[in-house]
Amino acid sequence: MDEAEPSAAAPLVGLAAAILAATLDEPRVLTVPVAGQPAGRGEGLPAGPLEPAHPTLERGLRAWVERQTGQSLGYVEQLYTFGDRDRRRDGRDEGGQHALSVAYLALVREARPAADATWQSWYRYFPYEDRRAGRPPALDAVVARLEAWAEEAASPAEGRRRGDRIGLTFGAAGGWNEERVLERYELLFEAGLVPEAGAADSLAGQAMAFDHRRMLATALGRLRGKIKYRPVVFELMPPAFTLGQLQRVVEALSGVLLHKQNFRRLVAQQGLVEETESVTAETGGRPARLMRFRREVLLERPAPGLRLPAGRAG
Amino acid sequence: MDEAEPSAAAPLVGLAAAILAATLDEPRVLTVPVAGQPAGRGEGLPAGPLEPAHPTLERGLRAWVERQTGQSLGYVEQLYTFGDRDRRRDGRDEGGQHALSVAYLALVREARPAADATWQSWYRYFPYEDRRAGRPPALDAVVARLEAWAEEAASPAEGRRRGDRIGLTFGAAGGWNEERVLERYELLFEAGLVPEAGAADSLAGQAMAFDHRRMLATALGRLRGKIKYRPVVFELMPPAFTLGQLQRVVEALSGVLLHKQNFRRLVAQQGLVEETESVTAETGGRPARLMRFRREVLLERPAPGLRLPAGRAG
DNA sequence: TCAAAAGTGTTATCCTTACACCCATGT
DNA sequence: ACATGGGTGTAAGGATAACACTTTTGA
Repeated sequence: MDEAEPSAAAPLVGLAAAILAATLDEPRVLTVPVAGQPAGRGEGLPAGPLEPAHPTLERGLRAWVERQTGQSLGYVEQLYTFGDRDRRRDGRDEGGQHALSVAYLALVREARPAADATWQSWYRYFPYEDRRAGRPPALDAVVARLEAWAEEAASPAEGRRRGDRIGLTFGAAGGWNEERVLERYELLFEAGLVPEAGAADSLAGQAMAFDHRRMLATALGRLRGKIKYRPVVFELMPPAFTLGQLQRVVEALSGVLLHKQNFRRLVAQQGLVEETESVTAETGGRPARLMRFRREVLLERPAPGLRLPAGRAG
Repeated sequence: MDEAEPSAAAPLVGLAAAILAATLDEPRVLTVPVAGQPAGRGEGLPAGPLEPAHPTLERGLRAWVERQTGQSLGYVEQLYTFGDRDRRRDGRDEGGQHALSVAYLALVREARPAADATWQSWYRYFPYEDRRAGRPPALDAVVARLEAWAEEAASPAEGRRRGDRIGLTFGAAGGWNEERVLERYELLFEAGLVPEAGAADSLAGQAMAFDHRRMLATALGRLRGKIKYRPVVFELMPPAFTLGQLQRVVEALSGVLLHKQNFRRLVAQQGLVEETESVTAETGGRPARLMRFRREVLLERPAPGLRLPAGRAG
């Protein structure tokens, strides 16, 4: 990297965290109130500027999160650096100054809200991403609007491109790919269907401050992909859990239902978990054996994860 | 993101690009000379500071690359933002000022060097990553040194952890995983076996300026992973090519040899390519049919790529 | 005629998927 | 008794990996 003197227009660098958890079969994200935003956009991710006192980016992030929410972070992973100048298009002119934001994904075990931070379901912000109860009702309306947007393209070629993207991301062709959360959000953004892009209603989900919903979409997509080849789900689980609980968490994250028998077999024969001696007698039915994550799997398998068995019924 | 006033210690933000190509069966990276570095570290990636005139990060990157190398970029993807303050540990004290660098991966079709930029083989910087001619000779010496480093750990527990990491990344357990380029480099760095970390020799590969070799390792790992589920190889190929050429490029990128027959079948039945009418009569043997990338595959398959058939012989 | 690379066919094996069924507990 | 969730077995189908073999050119 070439050396640069700090100039009057040195960029502002922010740190933001999508902190995810799963409790009571519902996937959650930790949000904080954000002042000075347009109506309906007062929710945001924990965030703050990078300061000289921060030894590293990640340590700075942990400091901000702890200060704003009281939550201490375990697993943390860098997601993406958002840096377009027009991030600020909704705010005042910065006179050519850049505003970067380095976004992180964090996975935590427990949901204990602190200060004025609150846990919210992911699907508050992305209602069309939850297919556990079948095709979500919001989806048809959303796709219809997208298709209208494709119709009104300037050229037929552009219209075809838009149509292709809609089919690809919203599943007309080749089925639903649960990982394409960001692509779906960006399509909605481009089509002007989200409040962040000027839409009047929240049909396509609750808005967030700044570009925080884009960050959250990036985080969900990354996590949905990653559970398939890294045992990151266990960062969200208690030390001991039943296979049923594990399945419901994976379903909550991915937004699709899985085939029960195959899920169990997969988990078992991959060596991802091992039995404990105890069982639990929870809600109805036969008591279930409690399992724990088998840490050794990291040394045995090149890509230990939960390839989703794609099944329909429970 | 919270608002921050630009302070005296506003961070410096740099942009850097790992520009990759594949010519003559050799994977290449575009490098530029870097002045003011310690001996043996005068090679670097095209890079420059983010400037107020740059509309976006990516546009800034393209501008710097074009100015420094004359190369215009096609496919560009953000890799990672490196931001530890101690990036500068080899240089002077910055008085608490951060120096971030946003690294990008770029794939280009042709290798036409310009100015004082030069194309170099990847394996100049990571000799142990090339297994096309069998186990590379450098590898044994490198692993031996790593194991000595594990021996001299402060505690037995730490020694075991180090041993596990060596086995995992360098393939004692579960075979060689060609994607773990960064993990291998970081292990070598921690063990002090690379010049960037103070080593006297270049047994583990040619050093680079700043943390550019870490960026390059990130890029190679990402590309090696991505060819398996996205048709990015074709960004490196000419418009028409033979299946043999395609295979040799994939082998060059991944550093392992593939099973010929299965590779061809895979490429064909995945619908990744289609025949053209022409054939080519190149170096020895029967003339081969020229193929081209089938763009429609993007609409048909959820994850079109080249899962490597893992074969030994050609 | 032989080397070298292109290209085709076949088979054994493993993994995925789907279906059917039994088990243990609370009400 | 029966609803509910836990848990096991097995068979069909498709993808993968390994093998052997033919074709077409240039030297």
